Amino acid sequence: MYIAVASVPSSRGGSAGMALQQLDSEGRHLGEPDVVDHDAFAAAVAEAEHRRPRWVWSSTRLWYPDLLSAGVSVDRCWDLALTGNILAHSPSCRPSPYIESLRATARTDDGTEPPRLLLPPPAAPNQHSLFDEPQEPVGPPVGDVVGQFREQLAAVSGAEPGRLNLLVAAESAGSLIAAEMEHWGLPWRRDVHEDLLERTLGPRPPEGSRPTELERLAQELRTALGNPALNPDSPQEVLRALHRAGIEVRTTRSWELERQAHPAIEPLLAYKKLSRLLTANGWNWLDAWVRDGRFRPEYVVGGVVSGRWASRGGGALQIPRQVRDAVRPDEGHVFLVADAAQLEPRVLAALGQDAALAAAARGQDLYQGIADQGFGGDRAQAKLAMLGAMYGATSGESGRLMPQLTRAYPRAIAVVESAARAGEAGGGVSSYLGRGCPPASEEWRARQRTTTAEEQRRADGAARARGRFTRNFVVQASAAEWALCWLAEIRRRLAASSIPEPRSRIVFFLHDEVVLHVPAQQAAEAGTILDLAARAATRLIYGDIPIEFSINTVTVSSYADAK
DNA sequence: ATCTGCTGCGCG
DNA sequence: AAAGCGCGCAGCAGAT
Repeated sequence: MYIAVASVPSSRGGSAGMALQQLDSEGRHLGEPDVVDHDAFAAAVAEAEHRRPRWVWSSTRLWYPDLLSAGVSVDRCWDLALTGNILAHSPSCRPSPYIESLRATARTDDGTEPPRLLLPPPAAPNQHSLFDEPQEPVGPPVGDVVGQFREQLAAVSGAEPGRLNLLVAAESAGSLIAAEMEHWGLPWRRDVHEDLLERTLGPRPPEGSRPTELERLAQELRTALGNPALNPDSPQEVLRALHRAGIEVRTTRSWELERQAHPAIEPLLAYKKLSRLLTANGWNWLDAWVRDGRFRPEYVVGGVVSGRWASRGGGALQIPRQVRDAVRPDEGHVFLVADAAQLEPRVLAALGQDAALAAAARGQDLYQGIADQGFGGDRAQAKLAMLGAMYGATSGESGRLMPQLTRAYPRAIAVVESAARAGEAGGGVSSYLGRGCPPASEEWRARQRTTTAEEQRRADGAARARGRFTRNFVVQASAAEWALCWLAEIRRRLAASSIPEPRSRIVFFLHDEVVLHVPAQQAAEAGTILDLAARAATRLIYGDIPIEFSINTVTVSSYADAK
């Protein structure tokens, strides 16, 4: 059973209340909608939730945060905006005028994206003005919500059973989890973080001046280069100064500097390292993003074309290892940090139904398995070759190892090779469950139709670039959907097992890694859930296949202690 | 003063 | 040793 929710427009243009419309499994009305006041909405949802409906709404981002603030959570939903986004690119859904209209406004691979269907402009996080009225969600009216829902149901039902509908369910579950993670926040110890900053940078300086340690390194660098006026924050200046000192580098990238032998290199590298800490995760970052012991970024479900999550604000998906020690559980709790070991190559084995690669994955360490089967036991080589195959490496050691890999795993390699060929020819590819990649942009197509030699060279370059994109897309997108199903299964099992407060919660998700915040005495149970959820995800997606997706889980009292 | 693009580096 | 995929963000540099 479904319940569609929408705001009831008022004559003044705002919202006069909320409508709850029950629907049957085909999206047909079951009776008249309940219309409730804003104040009564959360209670009405909580009441209806006892019947375990699947909530249908324009977007979880619009509706769910207020419910969570009112202490109401829901089990399942259908997020029309996210689903529309998937359907706009999916080759496996049943075509219709509605789908055509979605496609017409969908993004292409040049990165342009029209305003998202149904979504209000995103509010800047942490910038709620004191003058803002509290905003009621004002999405499309209930008729539109039900209408779009029926269109989406029809489009999904045309696909191979158990694929696109699973993807849609997982994406919507992901939207609930993202909202819950934002609501709950990631536990973050300001005092620990500040200690770390002071130990490495010195005391917090006044705005606009360098911390003492950074200033000391800057002076050391100026001395070593004989350039007392050098601004170490300017790559151009630094590059010129290095050249004058006889250090021949093309850029000031750290890996290039590391190969040079000169007294200026060490302070420069140290300066860059500390400067990065200061600007990306220094005191200003703490002020902006950590409040009441929680880091609250915004997660953007489906924000990456491959279906991975993106984030907005605070660099949530790039928390440096350097500061992870500030991530500490509440009193009486621990973190369970779990990651899917070598997720992408395992997914590739599944995509290609490659028994040899599956056999290599049988142990714990897939790369070691590959190494033992065909790379003379050299794990580093095996890993390099595999990554090269998935990313489209053409040169270097990685490129050289490719033929060896192709001989060992022809079926798996054929998957990425044919994806690359399709992309180079301007075609599209899709994940196992049916998430399609964006089509080639009009600009890209125009470039392919060129004639002059110089233009042809650039067209070929663009074609190869798109080939690398589609090559990687099939793996990355299929891995992302596995991770999403895993996450959804974890949430479901945590909810089902839940002993009274305090509950175990999902507090962080990073592509192939999940962090649970767990009351210490429930750690063992939560660990079991992580494993069972992984098995369930594999089975949901691929059915009964002889490929293992192994989970590495550690129980820690600081995020820094994971890995 | 505000924008856009580039560089560099963090994460997977 | 330093290419091949996907992101976000800060600060500089140059343009408006």
